[in-house]
Amino acid sequence: MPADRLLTINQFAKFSRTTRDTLLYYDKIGLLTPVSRRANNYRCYSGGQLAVMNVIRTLQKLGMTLEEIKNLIEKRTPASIIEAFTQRIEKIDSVIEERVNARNLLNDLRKTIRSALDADENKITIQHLPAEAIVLGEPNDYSRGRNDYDALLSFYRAISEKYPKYDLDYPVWAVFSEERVKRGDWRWPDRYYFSNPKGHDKRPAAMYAVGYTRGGYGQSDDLYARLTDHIEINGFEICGDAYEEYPLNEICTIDEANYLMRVMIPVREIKRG
Amino acid sequence: MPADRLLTINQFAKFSRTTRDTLLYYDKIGLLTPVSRRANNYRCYSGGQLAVMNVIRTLQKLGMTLEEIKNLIEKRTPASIIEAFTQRIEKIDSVIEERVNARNLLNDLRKTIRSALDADENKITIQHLPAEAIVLGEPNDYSRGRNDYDALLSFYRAISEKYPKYDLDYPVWAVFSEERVKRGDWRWPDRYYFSNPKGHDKRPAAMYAVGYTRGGYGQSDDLYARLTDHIEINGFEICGDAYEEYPLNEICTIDEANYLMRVMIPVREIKRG
DNA sequence: GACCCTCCCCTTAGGGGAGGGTC
DNA sequence: GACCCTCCCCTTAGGGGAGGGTC
Repeated sequence: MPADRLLTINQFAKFSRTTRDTLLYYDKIGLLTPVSRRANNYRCYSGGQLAVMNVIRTLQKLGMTLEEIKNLIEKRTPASIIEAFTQRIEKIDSVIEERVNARNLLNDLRKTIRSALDADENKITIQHLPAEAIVLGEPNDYSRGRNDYDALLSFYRAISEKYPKYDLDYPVWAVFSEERVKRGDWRWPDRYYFSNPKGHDKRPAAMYAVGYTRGGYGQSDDLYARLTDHIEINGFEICGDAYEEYPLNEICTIDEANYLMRVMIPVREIKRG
Repeated sequence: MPADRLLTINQFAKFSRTTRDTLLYYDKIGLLTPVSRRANNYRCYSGGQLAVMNVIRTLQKLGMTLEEIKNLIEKRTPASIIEAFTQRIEKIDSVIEERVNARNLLNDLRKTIRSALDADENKITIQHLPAEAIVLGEPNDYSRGRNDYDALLSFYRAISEKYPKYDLDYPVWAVFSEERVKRGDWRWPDRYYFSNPKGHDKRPAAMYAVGYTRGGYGQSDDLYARLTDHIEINGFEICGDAYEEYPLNEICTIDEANYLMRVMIPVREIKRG
């Protein structure tokens, strides 16, 4: 960089590839004050200050606030800069991880919606489904006046303890125990779960009776009835917990009546003597 | 999710895992207005509004502003959400790329500073250096009153055209042509360059005379004199352009006098008949 | 006419009060 | 005493004027 000539604010802005407004602001907060003022009060910047602008821009690009930059450059030494950079790298790594998580969430949500649009809503099928990784909550506690709000809260709390880095913004689905499904009692779910490849639990690989219906959360009685009928008529019996998911839910649907629910009930053929 | 019961603002905040302040703000901007007010003017939220909070939180996590969210959820359909998510994924990808670039820049700057702290400043060595990828600018134009500020600006402009995605915040180094070095003329550099693995140009692999000195930009006369002396005394001759870098510069050093410059001049042994 | 100056208002997503009524 | 209400001020990094002097 060159010998010291004095530059006006607009010249300095041009050579440091920034704007006049930015320089006014930096002057105001004391981050970069012109070396002097002329008699007419015009700001005078020196060529050497271009280097300082370089530092500021670089540090800002690295994600520091102007406050941090101000504190850092006032006493910068090779050692302090190395330390600050090392901390920065850690912060950036966690930001990157966060963004990658958001990307995955977007992708998963999109995939779910797309699959729902392709679903044949009216047909009940019996098919083999592979195992799927899920994040499964503990059995819900409805004792002593606790309601499903509380159950959901407990679920969120437990998961964020068990999976400290887990992204809680996945939609919540419900499990109904084999015994409750057989009794025809689906007032409230037995457990909640997230459908997520990072989960340590599994929805087991098995034959499932799979059916769909439109309607809001909990409007599943009719579908369960149709499913159990279908299972019986075709010579199957229920042999495990039911999984209830909402591929179309509040994320993409305003009217509850248009939510799309999918229920999966594991079944096996009844051996005839 | 559960049947509709009315919740106070604090209850709703608890079940939707947010704060009362946030709800007040969402009400104010019309993003989420309570379903009703009691006679005493207290806000009443419905259970179904928990789902809306879920959507808002999810979309916000995906990097949308509240304004965008408001526009999106007012008319959300599976199709519009898929489209919005697809756009979001692209944006997130570019944010991730930006953060990865920042991380690389941090790492490279840190490495340079560390290497400088290990350098033996007083010794001139003749050693083989491997080729290094660089981003090399065009020859500088100093005609018609142009100065080194202008040259630097042209360099930045040319590089951002030639490498549209290149990160311009790397420090700028200088090349002095073989001919100028031999003449002992190092007023202004012939070209600028960035030291960066993504560059399409190269500092060639060769034997180099390498020396260091302390001092600000351009304070290199003494070092060049020492280098050319050393080259001659040891039976070598200059055979290419000189590369001048500042491993310790304004980024980590306040006082110009403490900048550390490294000059590399390619040499070959003089065959003695 | 182009350049410089000093106010002053505006933006995001809330957080943190103060001052006063309500369960 | 805990909960609710409505103002009002504050934060980042500048951008966009208005109104008035200067090269």
